[in-house]
Amino acid sequence: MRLDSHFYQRDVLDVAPALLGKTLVRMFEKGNEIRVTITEVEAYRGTDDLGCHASKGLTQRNRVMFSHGGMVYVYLIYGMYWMFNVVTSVENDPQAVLVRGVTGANGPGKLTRLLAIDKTFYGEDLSTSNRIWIEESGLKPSFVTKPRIGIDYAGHYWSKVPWRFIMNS
DNA sequence: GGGACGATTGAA
DNA sequence: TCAATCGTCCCA
Repeated sequence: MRLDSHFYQRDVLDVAPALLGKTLVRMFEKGNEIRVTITEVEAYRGTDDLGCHASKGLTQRNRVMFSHGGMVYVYLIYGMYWMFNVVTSVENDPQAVLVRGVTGANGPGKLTRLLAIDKTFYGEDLSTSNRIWIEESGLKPSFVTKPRIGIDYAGHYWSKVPWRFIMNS
């Protein structure tokens, strides 16, 4: 069963670990689909979080983070990789979950390539989209937490907050 | 208008 | 350890 908008409209620190074990579905034309399990995520939480894009205020790139939970935030990194994020919380509380790993693809750049996710998914609504959504799986996996990756610039505190959630396999 | 850099990856 | 590769952001 598809997760509805209420699932996403909670604090990112609740939604991020809750996404572990859920099924990410990518539907293509002709009815072909790819179904994977989310195995690793990171939480980015509001304007105070110096690792979060929203810490620089509202910009053209991050504006969807200021929308309500359930929207897709996609952006290009290093000129060649699309990052897939799920917006959480309510309007004007910019939070998002970066999906870093799924079954069959470890790494945020690799999973978007596997699932053919690009800039055209920016602003897509996971509760209504006919080409991407997330489903309940019944799994309640245990997990470990670690500091987030690749944000050393965020300073001693924010670069070490254990907001990376990794499912135990 | 220009320059520095990034929530990465894969090869050397 | 390091190059690939380009949109975004910040300063002028």
